[in-house]
Amino acid sequence: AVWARERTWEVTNEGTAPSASGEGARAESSYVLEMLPYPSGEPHIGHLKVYSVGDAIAHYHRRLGRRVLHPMGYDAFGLPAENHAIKTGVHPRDSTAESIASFQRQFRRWGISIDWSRELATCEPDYYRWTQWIFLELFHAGLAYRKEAAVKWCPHDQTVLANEQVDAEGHCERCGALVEIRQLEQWFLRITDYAERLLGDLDEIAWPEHVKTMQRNWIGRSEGAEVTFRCEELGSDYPVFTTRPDTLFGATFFVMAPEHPDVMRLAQGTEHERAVSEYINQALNETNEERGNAEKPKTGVPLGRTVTNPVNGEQIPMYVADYVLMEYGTGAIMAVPGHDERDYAFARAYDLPIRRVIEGPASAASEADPSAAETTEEEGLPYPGDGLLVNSRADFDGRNNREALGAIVEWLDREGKGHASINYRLRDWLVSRQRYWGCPIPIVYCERCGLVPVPVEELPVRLPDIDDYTPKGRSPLAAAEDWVNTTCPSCSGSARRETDTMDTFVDSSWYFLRYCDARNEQAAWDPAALREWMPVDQYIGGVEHAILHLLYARFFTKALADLGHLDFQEPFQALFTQGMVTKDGAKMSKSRGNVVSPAALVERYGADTARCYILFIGPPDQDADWSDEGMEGVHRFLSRLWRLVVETAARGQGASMPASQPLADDDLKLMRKAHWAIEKVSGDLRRFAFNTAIAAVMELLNECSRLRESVGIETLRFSLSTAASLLFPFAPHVCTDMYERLTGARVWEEPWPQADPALLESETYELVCQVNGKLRDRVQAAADASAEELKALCKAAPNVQAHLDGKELVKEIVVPGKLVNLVVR
RNA sequence: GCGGCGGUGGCGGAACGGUAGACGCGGAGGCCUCAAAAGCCUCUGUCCGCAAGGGCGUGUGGGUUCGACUCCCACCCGCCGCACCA
Repeated sequence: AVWARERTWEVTNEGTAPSASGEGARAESSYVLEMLPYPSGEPHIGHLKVYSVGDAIAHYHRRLGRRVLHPMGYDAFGLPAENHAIKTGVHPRDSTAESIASFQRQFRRWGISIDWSRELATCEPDYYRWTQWIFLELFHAGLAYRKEAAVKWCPHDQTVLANEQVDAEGHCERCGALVEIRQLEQWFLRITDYAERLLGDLDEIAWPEHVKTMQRNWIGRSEGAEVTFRCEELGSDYPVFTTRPDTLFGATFFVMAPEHPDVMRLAQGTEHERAVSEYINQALNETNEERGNAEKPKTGVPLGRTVTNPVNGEQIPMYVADYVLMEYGTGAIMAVPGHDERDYAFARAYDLPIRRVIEGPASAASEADPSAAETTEEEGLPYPGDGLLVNSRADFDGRNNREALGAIVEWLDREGKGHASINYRLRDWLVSRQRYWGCPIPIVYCERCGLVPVPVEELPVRLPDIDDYTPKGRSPLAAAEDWVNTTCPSCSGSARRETDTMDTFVDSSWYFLRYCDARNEQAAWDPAALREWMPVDQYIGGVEHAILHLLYARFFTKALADLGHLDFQEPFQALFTQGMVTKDGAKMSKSRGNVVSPAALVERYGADTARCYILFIGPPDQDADWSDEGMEGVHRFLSRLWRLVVETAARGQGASMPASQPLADDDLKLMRKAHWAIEKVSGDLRRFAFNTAIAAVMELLNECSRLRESVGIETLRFSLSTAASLLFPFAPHVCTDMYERLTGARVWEEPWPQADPALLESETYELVCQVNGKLRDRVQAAADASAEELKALCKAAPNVQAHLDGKELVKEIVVPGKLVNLVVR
């Protein structure tokens, strides 16, 4: 109630607002952000986990004296709300609003320290107005364009999907239906222009290595060459991309993807025309799942044409085969069966020549045994490894293939037959969706002017209300005639609106910018606001967004920076990815009936217990299995702490420290434990080790309990208030109460405790005594004892003597402060 | 196939190259109670031993080191991502 009334977690933009006090050192700022939730139903256990992690970090940063921006919003457009609408007739806006209300209630209940003044939902016109503005900025820069393409189409959701939304087996990420390929005109964003920078800048950010690796793999950069093969009969050139120009002399045939636009033209008039046509139809009707299987036998048909291998003038036959993919490279390949497994399999199946152009170990072996050489011409093939070039060209033969590779590309370049090239796996981002509940694309189609962007002053293009959400293969918006029919902004003639909406990933690709200046009605943001907060210092979310959201957001940031709207290149300086919470080893789901509801949990145990347990369960970046017993344990811990605090507070309140000087015995022992805990929790918070941080406070409580009768009231009060202070980022409510009972002060206004170095050390320690590396005894040693003294102590230890008996001492290792190891023979 | 991450008690998990198993759960015994719940106390890797103590123990096999859960090499298993990417 106090935090809500006093708006404790709100921060102002000092860069834009007239500064209140004028001078004075401005506190360091910190932007702590968790991925915004998709509001569907109620928050689940995964939400409890991210926001518990993020809130702990936000609190820690605040108490280190930083001004912390910690906002919240909702990724509110999207398919589930629309599918729900189709089923129930409830407007997506209503079901979404209901869900948002439920999220808001829970977040308040959990006590997450959110700056509510910056709250946003991506489905609000105040927000999507600027999503549309960004789209137009990209459009004007040539980064948003329309293109007809073979696209992924989900027959169930009746919409086009991004490559990223189709799983490895070719299923729709959302509904699981088998995806089809359709030729359609769609909107794309030119993310491929940024492939190199998206790859290179990964080195600049503090992200988990596995996330960077996933992005690198997704971008899929390959260095090689583009080489042109010419079909003389038709007079057309076919470039291919290859990472192995060193094997060009081993190319014995040429293969095109079934989708390649020239395939039918090539086969026309040949004896193979009919077979080619049948093969293409069959291939295109195959599902991705069937086609993508690398294990299945290679198939294909000849085109009845040849191309010229530019390096030796040889005429090599052309084929169409479905193992060549249209979406990678140029949709055509040179086939080198001697040094590529797939080409080899195809050559064996269709009895095509296989030529060795690199000496591998096997061929070297057959040289040693000349009798075998003749019969085993192909032995050791396909050979994908490195070696000396053979059967190539006089000036390349005998050279190492890797060393010659560059020379071959240079030679091709000089001859005008090819050039060095870099190819990426990344495709442009398909952003249009034939769905209702999304951000309208601000474009109109005019009979006279063609495609015309809606002027910025007319934004937002509002999403109209409709009655029928059922997908019919075109956007449901097309039925809203009043809305669709409009006038051309350019010629005022009649025009029709674009009826597709944007992929929801567009909405979430810039929300972190809007938080910095969420109430700005004149612009998406004031650059001064961004200068104050961006980039995000700590971003937190699930690994499931390792590729999609995180790549798109980086792309938007770079594109907007190029357009002069931002002056930084990366949105998220540091990233933390939290693991999943499972139940009995399985993902929680309604169908399994193993869902643990945060609301019920909080109802029963309170938010503090729920938050602490979810952090105590294990390292937060790893998956963790839910256990009701573990939860009880954390609840017992908080109860025990609270009871001891209440009992102690009843003996008087005060903020004073115990007299530091003649501390003795148990008082000193407990003070040391408290300062040890400060040091431990601070370090653990810096490395996201919340589980061990909470364990350290447990240890401190255990020590307080043990020594409660034998220490002074001030020592006990200090130790317990320290425990409350350290635990506050994880259990804010009970810690606030405890801290106030003990000290009368508000814990969130207190600076983070500092460990006293003097109390982190003691004058004696337990010296570990080893013989031959095995622990044999422990003795008390003075902190300042010399190496000689330590050796003597060790040798004097009774159990050490027993193991030294009658043996020759060959070496003595002394690690001051730790151990002595005596090596005997 | 390629890339990444992981493998430690009955369980979740701790351990800058230096006492393996912190902390919690579970279990055993005890105290309190008429009884229970709650709470409190002790023990709890494993084998031998009354004990003192000792042997064995961090997926497997080697190596480096006075000393390895930790570093290196080769494997096995599990999870995740990508995958006919030319």
